[in-house]
Amino acid sequence: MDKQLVPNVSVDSVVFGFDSINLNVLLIGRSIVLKGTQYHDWKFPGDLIRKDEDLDTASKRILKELTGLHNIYMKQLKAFGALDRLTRRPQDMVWLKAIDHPEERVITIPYYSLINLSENSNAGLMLNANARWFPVKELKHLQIAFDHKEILQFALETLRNELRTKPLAFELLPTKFSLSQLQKIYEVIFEKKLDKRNFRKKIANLSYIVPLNEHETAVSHRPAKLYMFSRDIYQKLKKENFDFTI
Amino acid sequence: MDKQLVPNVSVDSVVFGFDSINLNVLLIGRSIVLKGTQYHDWKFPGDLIRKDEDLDTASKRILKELTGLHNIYMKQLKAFGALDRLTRRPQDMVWLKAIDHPEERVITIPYYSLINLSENSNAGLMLNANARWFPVKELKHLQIAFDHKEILQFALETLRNELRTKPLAFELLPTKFSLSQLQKIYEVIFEKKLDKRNFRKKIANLSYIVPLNEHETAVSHRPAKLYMFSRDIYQKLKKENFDFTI
DNA sequence: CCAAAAGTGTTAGGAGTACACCCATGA
DNA sequence: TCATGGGTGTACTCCTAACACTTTTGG
Repeated sequence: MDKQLVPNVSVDSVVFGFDSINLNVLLIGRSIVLKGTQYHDWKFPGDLIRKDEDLDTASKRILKELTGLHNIYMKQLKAFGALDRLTRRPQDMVWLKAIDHPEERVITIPYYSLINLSENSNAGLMLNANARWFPVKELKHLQIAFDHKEILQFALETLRNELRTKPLAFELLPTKFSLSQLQKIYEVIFEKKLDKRNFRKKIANLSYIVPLNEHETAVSHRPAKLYMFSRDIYQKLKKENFDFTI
Repeated sequence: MDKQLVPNVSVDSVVFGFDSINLNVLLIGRSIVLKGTQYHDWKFPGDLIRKDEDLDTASKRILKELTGLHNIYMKQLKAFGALDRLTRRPQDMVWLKAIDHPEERVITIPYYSLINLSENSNAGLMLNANARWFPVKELKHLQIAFDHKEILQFALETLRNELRTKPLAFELLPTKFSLSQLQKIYEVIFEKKLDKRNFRKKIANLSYIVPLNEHETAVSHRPAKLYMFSRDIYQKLKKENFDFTI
C-alpha cells in the first residue's frame, strides 16, 4: 500500500445534483467477480486520505480524481466507523482484496456536495466514464456498496435539515433562476407540494432574492422572470438578526 | 504503543452539565513541564479508539474511564483532522512525547453529551480527581489543549441548533422539573432573556410536557409545580406530523 | 386557438410579542 | 411582614394556509 496514505481514514462524497426535475446523486460503477459470477454495484467516490492533507482537502482531491468535479459546495457529515462496515457484503471483501486494500479498520468521513445540473451547466459532461447520476428516488433497489446506503440516508436527512434554514437551494440552481425552479427544489427534496401563491409571497419578503430585468427565452409558454441570490445581502442580514425560536 | 489501538483515530467528549444556573463543561487537568517551567492546561476526555470497538462504543468507554460518567445522552459531532491539530502548541508536543503517543496523524471524532448536575443528581460526585466542571462562559481565558477550543465552539453551536428543534433540554434537567428551570436552560444556552408568560403559554400547548400533582419542597417562596417530559407522547406526535417549514 | 406554465389577492385562523400585578411560602 | 420567585390574561401584529382565474408565449 502507498506509504503516503493514512490506512484507517477515508473520505466519501455524496454529490447531489438537481436537473430541474429530480434530485440526483452521483455514483461510481464497480464490477466484481464472486464465485464465478460477475456482479455490478455502485459506490460513492471516496478513498483513503493522504498523510499530508487535511480532511476537506482530501475530499476535494478525491472527488476531482474520481469524477472530474471541482469547485462545488461541500460540507462534512459525520464519521461512520462500524466494525463490519467494509465486510458486511461478500462482494465488498472481494473488491477490497482485488484493489490491494490494507486489511485495516477504516473509518470514513463522508461529505455532501451540491451542484446544478441544468442544461446550461456542464457538470454532467465532465464526468469520468464509470460515474453516473441516479435520481434519488430510484435508488431503493440499486446494489450499493459497503454502508453507503446508510450514508446516503444520513446525507439526505442533513440536506433536508440544512435546506430549512440555510440558502442551499441556490447551490442547486443556475445563477439566474425562475421562482418555479426554486419552488421545485423544495418540493422535490421535502417530497411535498407547495402552494405557488404562498411560496411567492414568502420569497417576495426575502431581500436577498433579487428580481432581474430578464426573462426565460425559448419556452413555449409565458416566459418566467429570472431572479438571483445575493450572498452579500444574505450575509449582512444574517449578522443583524440572531433569529431565535425554541 | 498498544497494538489494540487504531493509531489515527481518536474520540473526544464534550460533556455539558446544567446545574440550574450555568451551562458547564467537563475538562481534564493536565500538567506539562516545558523548558523547566510547569504549565497547567485542560483538555476534553478523549483517547485513541481500539481496533475492536466502533465509534460510539469507544466514546462511551473512554468517557467512563476518564471521568466515571456513563449512561448519558451522547451524540457525534463532526471529525476534526487539521494537519497541525496536535502540534500547534509546544506544550501539546511535550505531553504527547511524555505519554508515548505515536507520532502519527490523528483525526478526532468528538461527541457531545448532556447531563443534569442539580443537587439531587450525583454526577458531580462521581468524577475522577483531575476532572472538573467549568461554566462555559468562564472558558474564554482558560488554557485549552490542541484544537479543543475549536471543538467546544462547534459543540456549542450544534447544541444550540439541536435545542431549537429537539427535546434536549430534558437531558439537562432532573426527571421532575419546574417551568422556571426549563426556561432557564433556554435563556442560558441562547444567552437571551425570555418572557415568562409567553414561555408558559407555549409550553402549555405541548402535550408531552406533563404537569404532575407535585410541587417543589423546602423553598423559601411559593413552591413551583413540577412537570415531566413524556418521551412516549413526544415520539407519537413526531411520527404523525412531519412539520415542515422552508 | 390550443397547450403550458407564469403570475396574481383576499380572508380567516393561529402564533408570536409586549406588558404588570397578585400569590404562596420560609425566614 | 418581608423577600423571593411562582403564577396568571389581554390586545396587537404578523405569519400561515386555503383557494381560482387571467396572462403570455410557441406551436
